[in-house]
Amino acid sequence: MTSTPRSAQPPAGYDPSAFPAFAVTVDVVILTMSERTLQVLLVRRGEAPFQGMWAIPGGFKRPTETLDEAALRELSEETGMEIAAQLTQFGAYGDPGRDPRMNVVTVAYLAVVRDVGAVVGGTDASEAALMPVSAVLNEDLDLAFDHLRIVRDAVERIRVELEVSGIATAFVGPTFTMAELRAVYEAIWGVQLDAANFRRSIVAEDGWVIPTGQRARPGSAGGRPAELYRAGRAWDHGGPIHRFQRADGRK
Amino acid sequence: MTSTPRSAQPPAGYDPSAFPAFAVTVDVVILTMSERTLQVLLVRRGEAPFQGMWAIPGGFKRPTETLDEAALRELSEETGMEIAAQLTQFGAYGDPGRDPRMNVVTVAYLAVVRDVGAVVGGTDASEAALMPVSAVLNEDLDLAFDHLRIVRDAVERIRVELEVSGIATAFVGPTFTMAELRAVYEAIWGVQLDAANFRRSIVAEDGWVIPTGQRARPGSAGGRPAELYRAGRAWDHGGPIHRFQRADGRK
DNA sequence: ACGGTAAGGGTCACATCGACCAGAACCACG
DNA sequence: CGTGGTTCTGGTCGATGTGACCCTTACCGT
Repeated sequence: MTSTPRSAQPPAGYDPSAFPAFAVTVDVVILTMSERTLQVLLVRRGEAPFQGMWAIPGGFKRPTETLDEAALRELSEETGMEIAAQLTQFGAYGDPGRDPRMNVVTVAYLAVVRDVGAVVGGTDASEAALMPVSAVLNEDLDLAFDHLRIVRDAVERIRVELEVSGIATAFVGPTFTMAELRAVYEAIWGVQLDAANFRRSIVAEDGWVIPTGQRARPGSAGGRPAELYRAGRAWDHGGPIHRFQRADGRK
Repeated sequence: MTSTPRSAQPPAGYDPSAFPAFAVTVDVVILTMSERTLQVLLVRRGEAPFQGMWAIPGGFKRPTETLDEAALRELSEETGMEIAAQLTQFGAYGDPGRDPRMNVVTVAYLAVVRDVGAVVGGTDASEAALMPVSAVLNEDLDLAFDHLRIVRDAVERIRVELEVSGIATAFVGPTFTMAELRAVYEAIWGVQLDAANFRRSIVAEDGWVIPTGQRARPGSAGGRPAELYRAGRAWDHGGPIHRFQRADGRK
């Protein structure tokens, strides 16, 4: 912060060049659900360093924009989405040497979008693709810079966010079934939730979801048609679904 | 970050000076409990801008250190504490114009310490003091830069952290009574907790606190002497004390 | 000795949660 | 057209945890 530079030698008149200069970038971890799996949007780097490797999208912050605006710009450049939807800052990374070229501090954002499948590739030359988060965490593919760590932190964040906020609805469409919403929790937490109990918990918290009165067509496997809901007001304090079962060692 | 600078004109050879330079600082919101009240450590600025105003301590990040190291350095410069104790990053701030001199992005850390009262002033020339957090939030005193916002975010963070981690023990001494620990929760959340139920919840989660077998001397008001505990292993997932009473409108 | 005060421990009603079961509503076969 | 399979919805029940309240214990001051 710009607060008192204590231990300052001869401050007096401010000489910005007297302080170490950094490049500041904004990186966005874009998460989405595809095929019942949590996926992350990656781009293939066109230039050195780490040329040809996968990385999360990002870019330099401009002096005239806020960090949030920079993140939103990156998101829309990459996916074409304008909606501010879910875009939350979750960390800053500035280890020395994390960028071999210069001193770079990056501020990382987490974006939750629904189905960017079609949008991917709408960007310019660079190659972009959705990758299963599990592949990244298992290090089946290497990411540029310290992006593995950033994705790891993002995933940990979304796991917590899922419990304390209503972010789950950002993964699904404007209308959705209970099964779709439940799949979000199951995929991100890696658990199995009882359909009946899940449903009860969700509808009990009134205002969370709003029944539309319509029904979804069952899949080819058959089954009773599910009711369609749309997201209610944002979840503020504490969602109704909890991560850890009480089946643990709590006395 | 530092990922593909898309929309790059003629990248090819990297020219760092082609990208906007920022100063990067680290600010630390140092919280402590004093007189049953949550307090924040502030320093009075010696130079322009905002000369004479209160601010949270901070300073420029050096290219050779990580952000965490810079925060730890600032903390120890200010309080003399070496312990990494509780020092967590919680946000980055980079609005244009937040520092009138130049483009500055700051990374904010939250530190929880116990009783820095004596230490304050051990630093160099600058004036430092503990202020009640409520005074800052009520804007009874103005803070430099966007430090009001930063403190606000820090307080919101500590409120959440208190519920999901074992950070409460960082506020109290190496040994403490249940009443002291309970006072932390009550001050930070602004609630009243039942002493008996609180005690049960804490000791039920085994490993959270460890009885020392010793007893504290009662205050001058009398009363049964309280047992002394020390902190157990760090709380990992979900503390035993919850913020909102179920007495709300949950159907 | 006695009242005041605070900590520790018990009890009980009640809400919640997870496991399980049953019915409803659809599909795909034969 | 009927039958079995599948999925969603709703019900029940026992276990568990929580909050409110009371009582006992153990110290202080006078």
